Amino acid sequence: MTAAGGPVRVGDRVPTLEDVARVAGVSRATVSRVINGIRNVDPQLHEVVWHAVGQTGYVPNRLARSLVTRRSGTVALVVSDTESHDDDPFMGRFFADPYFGRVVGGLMSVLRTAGVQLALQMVGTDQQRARLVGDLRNGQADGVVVLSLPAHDPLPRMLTDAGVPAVMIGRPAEPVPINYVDLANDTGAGLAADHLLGRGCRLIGMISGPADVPASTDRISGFRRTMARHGHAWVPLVSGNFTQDSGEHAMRDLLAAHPGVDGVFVANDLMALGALTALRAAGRRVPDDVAVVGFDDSSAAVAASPALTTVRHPLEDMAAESARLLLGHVEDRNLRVSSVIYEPELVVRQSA
Amino acid sequence: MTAAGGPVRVGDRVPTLEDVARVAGVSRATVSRVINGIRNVDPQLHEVVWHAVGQTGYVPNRLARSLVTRRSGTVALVVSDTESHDDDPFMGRFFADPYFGRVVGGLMSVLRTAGVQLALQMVGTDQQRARLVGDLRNGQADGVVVLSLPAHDPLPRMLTDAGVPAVMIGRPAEPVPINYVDLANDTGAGLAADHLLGRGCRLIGMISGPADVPASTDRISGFRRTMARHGHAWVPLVSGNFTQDSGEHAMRDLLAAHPGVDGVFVANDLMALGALTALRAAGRRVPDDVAVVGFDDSSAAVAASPALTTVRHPLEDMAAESARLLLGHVEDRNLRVSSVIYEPELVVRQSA
DNA sequence: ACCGGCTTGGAGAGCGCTTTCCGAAGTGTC
DNA sequence: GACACTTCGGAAAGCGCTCTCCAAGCCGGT
Repeated sequence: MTAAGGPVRVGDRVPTLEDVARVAGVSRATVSRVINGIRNVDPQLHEVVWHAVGQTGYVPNRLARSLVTRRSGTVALVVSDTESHDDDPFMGRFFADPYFGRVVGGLMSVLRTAGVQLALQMVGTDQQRARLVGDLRNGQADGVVVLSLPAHDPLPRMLTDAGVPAVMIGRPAEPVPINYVDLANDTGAGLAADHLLGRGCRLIGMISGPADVPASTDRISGFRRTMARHGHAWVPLVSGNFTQDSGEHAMRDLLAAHPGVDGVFVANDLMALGALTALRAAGRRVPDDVAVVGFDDSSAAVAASPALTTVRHPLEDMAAESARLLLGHVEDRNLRVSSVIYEPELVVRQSA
Repeated sequence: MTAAGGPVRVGDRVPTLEDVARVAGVSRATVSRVINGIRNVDPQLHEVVWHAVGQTGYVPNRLARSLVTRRSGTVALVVSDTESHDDDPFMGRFFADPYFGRVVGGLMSVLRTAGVQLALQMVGTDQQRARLVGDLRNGQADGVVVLSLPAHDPLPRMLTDAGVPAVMIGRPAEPVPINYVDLANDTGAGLAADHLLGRGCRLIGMISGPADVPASTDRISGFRRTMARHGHAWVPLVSGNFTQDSGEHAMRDLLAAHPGVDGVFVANDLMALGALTALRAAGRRVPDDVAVVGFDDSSAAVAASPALTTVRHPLEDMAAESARLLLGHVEDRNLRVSSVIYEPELVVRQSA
């Protein structure tokens, strides 16, 4: 044991466990035990070791630790890269979309307290997918949260086959035994339909998202089902791609095809914003001439004028739940596959 | 060399370099050389090895590799966690703010092509800071991009002292020899002042951000300077905290104190949105009664109605440049410290 | 005194990889 | 045909850590 005192330098190297052991006058094993809080260490030695840690400024090397423990203390967030061609028409939009940030915020709220890091991964090609799964099997991350994948992406199946703890946000397009957290999109769309019908709209259209993502198809089918139940066997539908521009275009098209439309359900708030712009340009007042209901209750909904009546999508909560679910499966590898479905609710503001 | 053929299983283990070597009938060293594209390997062996890689489904273990190469192929994105108390009043907002997403998008556009991963880190306490620097020194990440730090955060200095490659987005509040990429915030604010003055506004106010972040103070000083140069030695100023709500409040206050205000420069688009709401509530028409200029040119600017005249903040480009700068410094440790300043430009829309 | 059972700390193997060092071939020159 | 010189592949030493052994010490019971 060295005299209590100032910092101990070990050259310009980063101090290692070995250095701490030398300073404390014990073996590496003992230092390791102390650091990891394993019992069976004499309280006095315990103190000596911690003191040496302080003196040397030792920080455990996570890489080395992970190599042997097979635990990295990291989870990966995987986002799809398929739609991003060359210089990023899609990607820029995807990250800037509040969707991404809300998910990250929700995940971090849980991971942070668990001392787990988040690593961002973009996956597009088969090679990248194989690489990702390989990295995961190698223990680079303890688990993975999968976000926003195109419909027939083989990744979910690959992950389950590899036995990697995984959770999807939004259900997989094809039935795969994978954990997921989702919103009852169909119910939410039904809420919108009910509200529009309830306020007396006669000709109600819908602006949907792309046809190949489950969240989008569920909103379509839920909307249609409820409309049909109220005698509207058919509803005018135009599809966009969840961007503001596409919403504006879609609304213009809808207006052109059905000038008498007096209510519209738009499958997300961003497109609803675009729809609002198109309606204003066409001289229609909202909600007097045309009532508009959005989806997501994102920050855009309150920013809009008139403020959007919309379906609340508790994305942060869902992301947080995904993180918890994932952490559970990391802890206990043979927990059974489960899914959590959130119920949406209608937030009535001014647009409908 | 085994016969050409199907996959080779190695039990339920993940295949290692050793397995590949055995299958290929060579030594680990040779496989390593082939994988890493080091010359001096007989082309024929080369082929045999790659074939074995394919058969075994081998994916190099990055952890093990990093441990010896001292290169992780990862950069960390550090965001401040100081303002987040318990259950996240701040954090949720921060991540949902387009600012965060735009930065991530910009970073990824560069990192992705370089095959570098991004790991998210939140830092609030001294302990977390020390841990982060330690992890970095241990080679957990090759470098770090620092985002949105409170004014007197010691992190920048700690990073330079530790000799860790680092780039800040937004200049440090105190002079620290650290790389950074920033926007000429003062010039941008001057642009806004010029525009407002140019369209004939007589009583021009400003809604600023918090007083302790450089981006905010620079906008204030730039605005004041230009106003003073045109004979307005003093301008009414109310501060917010960059959120939509705070902008609404600030605008109300400004209106109450100076009912005759006919122009206002708001230090970011989100607050400008709030200001628009307050103005509408007060019965003022924009831009006829009050002209509004925002800052950022975020998606909120086009979403607003009337669409915001604003100062373009090329955040994606800046983030991409940060990534490039960082990668350069990772490559060559003794590149000299440098900074890149982007020039903003005014985007004229309807609000002014 | 002796022995079984307990606690405690050290020695050392090994996680999967890179890389230095060397010896064994292959190539050219006089 | 002997020599230096080059090219190539293998053996083995680590990178920093954890964790399984195992030995040493200590207790009370006989």
